[in-house]
Amino acid sequence: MRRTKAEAEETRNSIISAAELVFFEKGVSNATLEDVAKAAGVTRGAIYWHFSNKTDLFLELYNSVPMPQEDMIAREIEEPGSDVLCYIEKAAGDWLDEMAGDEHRQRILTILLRCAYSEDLLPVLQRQQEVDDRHVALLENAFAKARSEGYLNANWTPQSATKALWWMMGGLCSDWLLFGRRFDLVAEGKEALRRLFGSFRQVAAAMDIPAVC
Amino acid sequence: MRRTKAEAEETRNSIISAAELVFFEKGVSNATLEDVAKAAGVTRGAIYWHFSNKTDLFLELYNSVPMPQEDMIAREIEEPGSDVLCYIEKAAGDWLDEMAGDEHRQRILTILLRCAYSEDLLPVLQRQQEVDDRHVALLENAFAKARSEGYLNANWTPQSATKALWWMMGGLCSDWLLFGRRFDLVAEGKEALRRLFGSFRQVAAAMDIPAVC
DNA sequence: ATTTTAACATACATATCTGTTTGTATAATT
DNA sequence: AATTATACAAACAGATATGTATGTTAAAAT
Repeated sequence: MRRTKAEAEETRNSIISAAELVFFEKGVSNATLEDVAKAAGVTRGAIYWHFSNKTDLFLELYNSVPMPQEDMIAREIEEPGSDVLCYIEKAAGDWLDEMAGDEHRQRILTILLRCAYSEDLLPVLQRQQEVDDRHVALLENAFAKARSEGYLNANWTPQSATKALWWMMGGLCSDWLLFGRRFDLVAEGKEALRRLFGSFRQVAAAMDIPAVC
Repeated sequence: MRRTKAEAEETRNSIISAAELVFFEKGVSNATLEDVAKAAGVTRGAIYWHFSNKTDLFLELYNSVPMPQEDMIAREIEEPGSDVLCYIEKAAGDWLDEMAGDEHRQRILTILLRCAYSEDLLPVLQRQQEVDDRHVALLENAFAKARSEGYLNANWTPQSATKALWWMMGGLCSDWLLFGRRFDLVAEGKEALRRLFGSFRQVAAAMDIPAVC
């Protein structure tokens, strides 16, 4: 029974939504298109009409999620004068807020973290990696500005601060996403951020770090 | 053709070794037992003789890898008097050394990070999580001792220092393992550790961290 | 020296999952 | 109003993975 164009778009969206849930629950490679179809209340015929195969569906699912505004940090680097570290910390905190509030992004990131990289969905992972690389580059620029304006203390370089922040955020989110969200992401995350940025800012009494203990 | 007991043990081990490689390359759920058998130079018959199914094989693979000596930190907490933070930092650095040098553990951890948690291999993930929890508890004890002996500065609590270290190590290793080992884990990891522990030790000039910027 | 049994290889039966094809009802087009 | 193309459902065919059953050989056991 032929549907109107709007209705067809609806079923397409419902398929994508169902795929998100099913992929999240069973993993991409364990999930079958029959599972997705059942969850969407259609048959596999509908899926094959709108998408060419499972990989394509996964790609479209990935594309359907509006990914974080990367220019947030970029814009705030332009902002002249005021303490850049505060902006970076705020940006990181905002990221946590968004993550905690957006179940779609939680599921998508969980799926991406868990999915074994088979060759077919390699483009997705590569794209994700490019996004990450741009983020890191932006952070380094921001920290470099902080350094040049005297906000970053001598114990840290822009690169090392970037990595420390990046890895802490990554570990934090992985821990939260992969292990059943057992703690308050925003509260604990922001506390960790406050302490880490405290050590970025803090004027050291003893400037030199001993290489060995 | 019936083999001697030692030979049978050999083929069992070769199956496990092959499974490690195949699971690592294709992901657990994408890998077929035929793949594993071919990689091990046997038929599926041998696999079904030694293991009951793929999940069991994966579990035995996980068990076959001697997991890190957890008591390392524990023992070093007992060591009285000297700077506990140095011991923790050294323990973390040693962990990185071992990880970088042990390809088995690299593959196992990569597999664990990537495998979608289907119900059957949930016991493995739970056990891994228990190991993690014990590690965290040990770290907290160690940092508490550091705090009580005056080595941990006022900006950090034992809990927050534990989490910062834990998440940084987790993010570091995930980044390295999942994204093709694009950097020098030991060098960059230890540098990050040195800076982070520097901020643990560092006597703050301004003791209070501003809540808002 | 037989017999038994362990350690597999081989063959088979079954169950999915996939991709395609065909059918069909209805919206859109003319 | 008749035709056409769309948006699917249903049926089909092929491949693939799994688990089991059976066969086979040589090591142990008797």
